[in-house]
Amino acid sequence: MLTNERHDYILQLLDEKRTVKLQDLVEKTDASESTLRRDLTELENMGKLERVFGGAILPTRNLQEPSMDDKSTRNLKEKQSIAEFAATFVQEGDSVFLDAGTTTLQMIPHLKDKNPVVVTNGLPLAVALNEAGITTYLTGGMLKPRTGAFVGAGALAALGTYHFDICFLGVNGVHADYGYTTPDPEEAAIKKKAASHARKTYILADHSKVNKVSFATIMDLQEAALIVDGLPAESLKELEKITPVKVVEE
Amino acid sequence: MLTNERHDYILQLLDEKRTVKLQDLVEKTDASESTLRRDLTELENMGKLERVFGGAILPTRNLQEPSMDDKSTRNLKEKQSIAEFAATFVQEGDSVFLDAGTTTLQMIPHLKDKNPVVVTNGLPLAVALNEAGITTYLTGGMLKPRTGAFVGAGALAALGTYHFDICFLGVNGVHADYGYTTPDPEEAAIKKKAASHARKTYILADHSKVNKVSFATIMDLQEAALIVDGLPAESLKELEKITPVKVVEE
DNA sequence: CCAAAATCAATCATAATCATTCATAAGCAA
DNA sequence: TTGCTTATGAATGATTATGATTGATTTTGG
Repeated sequence: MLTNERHDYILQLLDEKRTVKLQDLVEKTDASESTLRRDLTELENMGKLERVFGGAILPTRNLQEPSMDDKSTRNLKEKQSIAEFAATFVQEGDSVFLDAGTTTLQMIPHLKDKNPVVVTNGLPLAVALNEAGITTYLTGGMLKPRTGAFVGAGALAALGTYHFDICFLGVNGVHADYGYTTPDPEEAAIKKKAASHARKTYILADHSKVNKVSFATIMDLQEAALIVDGLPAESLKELEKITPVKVVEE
Repeated sequence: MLTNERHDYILQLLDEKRTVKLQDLVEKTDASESTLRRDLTELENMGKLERVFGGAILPTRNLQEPSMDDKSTRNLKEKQSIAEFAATFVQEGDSVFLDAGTTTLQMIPHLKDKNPVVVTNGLPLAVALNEAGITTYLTGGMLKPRTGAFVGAGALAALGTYHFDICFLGVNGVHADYGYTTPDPEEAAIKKKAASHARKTYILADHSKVNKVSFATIMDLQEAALIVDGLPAESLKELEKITPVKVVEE
């Protein structure tokens, strides 16, 4: 198992359980205690978790709030510029689908003056849309703890009753060989269904997600275009073989 | 069990029951008395609880949470006691519908230890349920900006797919002659449909809403029982002619 | 008020976890 | 291949958490 894979696995487990024990990780991965200790130390330095005796817990800061440490702030800036760029594709009065996720959340301030009708499956997005005075529909369904995304049969059924002019999705990874990936199969189903009901679909990803491989569900999203920020030219070329790519203007 | 998990567990238990016994903790966790004593000492030093002989209690300052705007704090005390009383009707593992509204919102802390599955059409309720770690479903539909309630065809259709053991609704007025009233016809439709899919329905109203007449939609909710706080005896008698009434125990 | 029972603080030995070091294995460029 | 870097796993002594024991303190029930 690759270092990055382990890191993703640890963070995913942490996201679900709020706390992980080192010994559990030793059992579930094939890595040694030393290696996993190093992983935890690194992830702590990145601010992704907080080590405690015997394992690690989610950092104390609020999950909803954008994080304040250096690295995440930099990510946030990128997400914001991607989101702002993505919003320029929305026309006056469009019906829009916004996937649950932090990047799509950042689009909301830039949608206000376009009088859109927005459908989302994200709880924090519904709150933000409501505050922004935008006409909001929510899919409903089962609420996934922590991520605040609605999934399951209810959400899928609700999606079937809508049709979108434009659809924005977040992903966990984009790879020239494997395509789009996202960790949760249920969220993947939502994304796929939303895309199938849209005239045009855009995938939002910052460069840290490009060519990243991890445990994830692969999504088939043929018609979609990718929106990314600055990329090495070679990565860009490879990606363009599988999908149209829009790069954020600086 | 990690130290942090125990601490969280203790605080959670304390939040629910307002008081914990050391011996109960010894039984429920696998930790020794010594360890749990140390936990309590630490948590006390952090100001999270107050030790007493045999266990611990909530610190005195936590008893009254500050919160919210004027409207939602109006009659807050009454709403809280009504909500707490209403929650006693919920059984372990029940499927529960919670109407959008400030009174039903107050029920959420009292539902935690009953492991319910909760369906709601209220955006603030979904947020609170999520934070409380309760399994949550949301109807979805169109979001009404002012109230944070989901209404319309989408919400009604989603409601049709659920069935509830117990259903709690808020109303705008209760009148011995006119029955239940609520200002918005769309919300009235939601309430009616939810009630029709429940084995048992309770209407929550504080005394300020009794015998109030206003421009409103009259709802026919034959099977429902009314939960109110202190009332003049004559009002109570009149109401009992049209519906079963439960009065909050002081 | 007294005595029994329960709870408590303090101490100590043990077990678990930790940081550090070092040697080996794996990846990679020349 | 060789030489270099990086990732890994095992071993070490240090640190921390834990559980049992002790005698002191508080509550309880006459």
